[in-house]
Amino acid sequence: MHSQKKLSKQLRRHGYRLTQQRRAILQALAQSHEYLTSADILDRAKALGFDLGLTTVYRTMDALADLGLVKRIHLEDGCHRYALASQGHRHYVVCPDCSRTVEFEGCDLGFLFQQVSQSTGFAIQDHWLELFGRCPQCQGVG
Amino acid sequence: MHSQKKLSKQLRRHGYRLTQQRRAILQALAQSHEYLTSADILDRAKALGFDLGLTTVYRTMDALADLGLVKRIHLEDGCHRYALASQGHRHYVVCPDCSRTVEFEGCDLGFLFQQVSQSTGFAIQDHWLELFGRCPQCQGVG
DNA sequence: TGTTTGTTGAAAACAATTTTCAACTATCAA
DNA sequence: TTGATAGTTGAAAATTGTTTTCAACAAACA
Ligand SMILES: [Mn+2]
Ligand SMILES: [Mn+2]
Ligand SMILES: [Zn+2]
Ligand SMILES: [Zn+2]
Repeated sequence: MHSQKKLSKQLRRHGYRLTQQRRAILQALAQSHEYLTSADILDRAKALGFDLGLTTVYRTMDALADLGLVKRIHLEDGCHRYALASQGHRHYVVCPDCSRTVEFEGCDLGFLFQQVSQSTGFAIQDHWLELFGRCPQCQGVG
Repeated sequence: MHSQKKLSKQLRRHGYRLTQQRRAILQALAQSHEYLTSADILDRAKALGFDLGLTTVYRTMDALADLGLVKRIHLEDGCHRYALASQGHRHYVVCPDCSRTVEFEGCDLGFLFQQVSQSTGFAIQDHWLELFGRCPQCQGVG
């Protein structure tokens, strides 16, 4: 888990200014272990006593995603959620009922990429792997 | 490749009426081997001499996707493209520059699903695996 | 403490998709 | 063949997530 201080330094290192709004967003993200929509992040940052707008949340999430400091997940309806990125390469299981999201690792697709690259001629640059399934709570098991 | 007749039967079998508009859409899809947006499908169906609206394309693609007769791919910006579903389980490589899409198979994630299911408690129902990379044409190799 | 230049946010614009609802038509029973 | 029935259509309006605009603002740095 990145500390807020480290994240701030990363922003500065890449030429971004450290504004009140960005502090607010980092603080809101740091306090939540769930994946949040931009609107969620706005709400939480405001609840923390900061004043900022939704536009700024979008812009900041773009910046943080570009730097790899947050992970963005893609939902069925096309909208996004974000959480601070943890170490290493991870993927996600998303509950279609409640959007609860859990990370997993240990997925090595390197061989697949090479194979696809060879058979299609496409120069593989990126990938999405997301699993969907009902979480324990929504199964009534939790 | 499903023939248009088979697709029509599938629709009827599931209680859908076989309208001119749906015929138009099936015909447009059958003629293209690319993944098309809803607007693309509308254009092609019209070019075939039919008259229909975009709303109907959306509704029809929903129905066809529910029946598994078309595959829907998810693009970075949240919009979708469709093509008639081919046999078996396939995934896609999408060119971020021109959206050209190629299928590939031979990716077995069953083991991964089981592992994730066990470690997270989520009941895996579905997954997205999409690779992104520049196509031969966009690489200037083509 | 000024100057520079990145940043902000309200409001408007966008784009894909969905909803509304009255007119229409495929289907089927008679 | 012909109604009756219930699914289907589409223009227009509404929604929704997100981006753009642009003038006011505020970090950062000398
Ligand atoms: Mn991976
Ligand atoms: Mn999608
Ligand atoms: Zn759930
Ligand atoms: Zn391309």
